[in-house]
Amino acid sequence: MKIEYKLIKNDNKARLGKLKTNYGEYDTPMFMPVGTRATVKSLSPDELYEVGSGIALANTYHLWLRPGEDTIKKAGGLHKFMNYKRPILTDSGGFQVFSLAKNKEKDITEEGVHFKSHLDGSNLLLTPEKSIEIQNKLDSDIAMSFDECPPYPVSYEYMKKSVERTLRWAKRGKDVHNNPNQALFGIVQGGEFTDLREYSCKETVKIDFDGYSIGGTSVGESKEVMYKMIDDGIRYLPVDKVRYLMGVGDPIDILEAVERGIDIFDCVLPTRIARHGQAFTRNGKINLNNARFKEDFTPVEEECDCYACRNFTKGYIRHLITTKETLGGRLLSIHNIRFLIKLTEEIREAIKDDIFLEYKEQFINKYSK
RNA sequence: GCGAUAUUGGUGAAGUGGUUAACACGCUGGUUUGUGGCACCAGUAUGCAUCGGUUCGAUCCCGAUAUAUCGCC
Repeated sequence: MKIEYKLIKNDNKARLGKLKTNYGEYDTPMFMPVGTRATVKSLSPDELYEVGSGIALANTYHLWLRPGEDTIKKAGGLHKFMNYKRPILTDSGGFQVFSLAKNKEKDITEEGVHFKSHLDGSNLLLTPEKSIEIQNKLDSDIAMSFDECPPYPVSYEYMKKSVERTLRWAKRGKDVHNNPNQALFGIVQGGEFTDLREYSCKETVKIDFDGYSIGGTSVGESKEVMYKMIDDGIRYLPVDKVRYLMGVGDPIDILEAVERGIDIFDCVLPTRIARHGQAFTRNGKINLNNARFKEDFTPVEEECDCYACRNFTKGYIRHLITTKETLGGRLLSIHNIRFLIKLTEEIREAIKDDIFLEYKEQFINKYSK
């Protein structure tokens, strides 16, 4: 089986849904933690289950370089390799086009993208076919199309060419995709240009994927532009397929995106800021490095049910962070992932009760106070 | 008691007779959105042991004092 999305109900545009996968059923909206190198940094699979993680991400580019897709295939696939017993989505390496291919004109060609390996500087070429082939071998549950994620801003002319090329890449990827247990998602691009988003979306849907993502957001544009990018693409997506907003995980952005009809999210934010000493709370983000927490012997959040909040104080976690002890980032990662997953749980309840907008307003009021 | 050397921020220190005293760490904030790297950015000594002197101008030169270290009686 691939993947099945069932829309349970709407609350305005917000959607409550169910996603059937090879590894169980999950409710949406859902937040997916990012485990680029086949591990959500510092957390064990058991800890992920405990915070309520469903689908987890891994990255094609990184696993291609190390340990190599053939090694993972020999290990029995990504699930066995990393011992994660829930669904896995692999990103295509498309985002690395954005971060690694510095000279867009030269490095991005019709054939694919030329990278310099961040490990040894060797010249590499990742193509749509190669990306899908690697993902087929990794045996993730969801593979992503290989796309170009252009920075912001770029000219209309550049974006138009990029969108068209990404569409050709999407077709090429789909043509070689041959893992019957793996879903393949298409990615809508188009930057902030309404007509290009519409074009990208309609053409991507024509190719017919198992799910669709909105890509190219959160690359430097303002919040208003980002929300418009979502609106501009999502209206042309089929209601019976899951909708994934790539790379977004700020709590307020999640709420804004759910309001616009997004079902799933992924983001490095909870784990990255955790390693830098920061924690999400209902009252906004806090920085445990701040001196005011030195002798604060209360949990990060009194009402949070995560392992970190049930067992440790801000003063202790601050001590771990300032002394660069690894447990500090680990505890905050557990908390931050739990925070976003709990947020999606509450969002689902709110949609169920037709009070999503009230819930959103109340959350944001408290969070941004 | 005599002599030598030293004294620069919270710490380790660089430095120069002439605008805002380098750098590092620490400290205080901030940033982070499909993780190249896990880090990045900003602020942080109105003062160079103290008191005098020379000089247009002294953290830098001179003297005294204090403290520290080393050596000698």
